[in-house]
Amino acid sequence: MYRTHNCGELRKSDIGKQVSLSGWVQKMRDKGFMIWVDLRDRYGISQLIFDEQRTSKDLLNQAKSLGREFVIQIDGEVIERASKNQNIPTGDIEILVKNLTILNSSTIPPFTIEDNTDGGEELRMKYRYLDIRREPVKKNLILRHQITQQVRKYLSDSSFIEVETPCLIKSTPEGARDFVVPSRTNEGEFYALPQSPQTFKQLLMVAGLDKYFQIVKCFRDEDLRADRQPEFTQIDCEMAFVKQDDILNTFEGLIVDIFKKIKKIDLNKFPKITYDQAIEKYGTDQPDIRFGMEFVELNEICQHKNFNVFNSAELVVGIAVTGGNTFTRKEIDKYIDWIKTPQVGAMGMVYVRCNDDGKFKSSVDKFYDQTDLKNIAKKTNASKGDLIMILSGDKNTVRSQLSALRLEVAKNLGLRNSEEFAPLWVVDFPLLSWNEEEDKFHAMHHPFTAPKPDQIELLKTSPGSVKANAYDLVINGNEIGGGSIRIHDKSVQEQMFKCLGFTKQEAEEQFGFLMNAFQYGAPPHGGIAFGLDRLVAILGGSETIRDFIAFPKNNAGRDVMIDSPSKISPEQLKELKLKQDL
RNA sequence: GGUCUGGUAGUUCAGCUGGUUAGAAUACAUGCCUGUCACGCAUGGGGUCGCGGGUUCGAGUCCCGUCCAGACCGCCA
Repeated sequence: MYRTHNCGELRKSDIGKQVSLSGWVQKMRDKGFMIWVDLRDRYGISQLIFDEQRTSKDLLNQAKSLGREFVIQIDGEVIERASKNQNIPTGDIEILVKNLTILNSSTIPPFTIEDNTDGGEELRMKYRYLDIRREPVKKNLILRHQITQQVRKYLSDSSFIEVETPCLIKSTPEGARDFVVPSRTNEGEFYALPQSPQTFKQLLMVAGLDKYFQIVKCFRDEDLRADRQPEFTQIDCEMAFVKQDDILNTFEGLIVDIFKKIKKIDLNKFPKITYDQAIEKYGTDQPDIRFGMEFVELNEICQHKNFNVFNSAELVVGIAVTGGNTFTRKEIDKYIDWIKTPQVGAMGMVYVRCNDDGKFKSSVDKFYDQTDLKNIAKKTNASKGDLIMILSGDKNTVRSQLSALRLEVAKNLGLRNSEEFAPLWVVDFPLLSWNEEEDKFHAMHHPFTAPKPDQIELLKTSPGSVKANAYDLVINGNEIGGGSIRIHDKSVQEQMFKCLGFTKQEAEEQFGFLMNAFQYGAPPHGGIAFGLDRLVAILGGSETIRDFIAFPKNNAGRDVMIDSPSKISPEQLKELKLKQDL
């Protein structure tokens, strides 16, 4: 028997027991007369002891030969420690070893297997199996497990059925770039990996399954970010005979349940704001509402003086930073430099200091007197000790710039606390967005999203202004989920494809199966999909999803551990009828 | 496709305005240590300064190119 107990469970009450433990050598402390070994497994650490008086010389020498990460099995007696360690659960006891078996030796690991490892990111990814031995990574994977289990339980209890949909499907031009897989049995043709099981789950609604979910891998061949991997996991859901509120209520319930069960946190009713409001107040459709600093439009107050920068701007917009007047000139200059970096791309920033004596000091005193500044302060709701930051320019550009600045300031002020959670629904997304480059409309969500019922006619006259029953769940400034009420009517779906620039033939070729299905009694339906990786990361207090994926890919989409992607043999290429140098 | 930051011992990093034999911590090895738990002490081994080119009497340091990594912009229906 390799073990009678794990390394985390022995306590004072077990003293006197003969036990067997197996695990990895975390650390050795060799005092000469005594050797302690910290034995680690998934469940914890137990201290082993070998000493001159109670241990045979051979066994002591055997213990001396151990090294870090050796896998060993021991038999021994649980004894009380002479000096206890309050920091670990097993700190009252230790195992006096009577028999030691080395199950496997280990070469010296490239980094220390400790909570605060000395290993850098790249090395940890290359030796991810060692990295996962570390408590913080292991803890993240366990958290992920708990959340998926809770999701399955909640949705199953709510009559949802988990159905698997295929991974080898059809490439379509809409949306993200597809990963493609050559078909050997169909020369010159390719499968695509799903960006999401969207059409399949809609077909399951036509099939009458009524409530579907799936925890499913999705694939998008786009560049990576800290919160984006080319393969990622969605909690994909769809329901029939529902309106928007039915979906929001159901899945708000799911999120509330997860926070309650996993984090022991009671979330309040999620606020709901429209897409337009989100853009106006926060400059983004995924606002972080853990803190204020809402946008205030200042055109009226600012555009009557001789300050041409503001006068010529489409939008003058500011935020009041509570307590921001403590920023030094140097700190403010740093923000100005920061917004001028290409990533943000602003030309400059105007600031107004709200001094404690009720006076104002701004970077544009030449153009604005105290009354003007007071009006700005009043409009932005700034009080003594605050700092108002103002940007101007083209509406869309300046909003995204100020949004970036708002987050940067909040981050530096410690307002983005990872243990605080502020979810909200953003609703009423536009159905379409205009793509300048391609000179055509794109679906904002996807081509199956239904326009609001009273706006179907608008689709013909003014498609750009049509709103959809589409919604996102945003937590702490991260898009955690999104969905919509779908089109279930063939003619509306045809109209939609037309708006997106599909010819009738193209629409038929690519999505004929769906429109065909809609002819056979498709029920009204809608759904939502959550990014599991992001959800887990947020609950784990991080925005880097890589830390919550067992074997993630690096910045360039490579798996540095198995070294993929990789070349394939000429034989494989030949078999697939793919030319090698093209 | 672009911007920024970084690449020096097994590892994490320091190395100033170019100037002697490239340092620290940690890890590793050996020895000592009668209760350690971030054990302590002593000694020791360990370097293609990412790679290629250039400037210079002299390059880890400056310049150009390139590769790799990370963050971000574009992209992500």
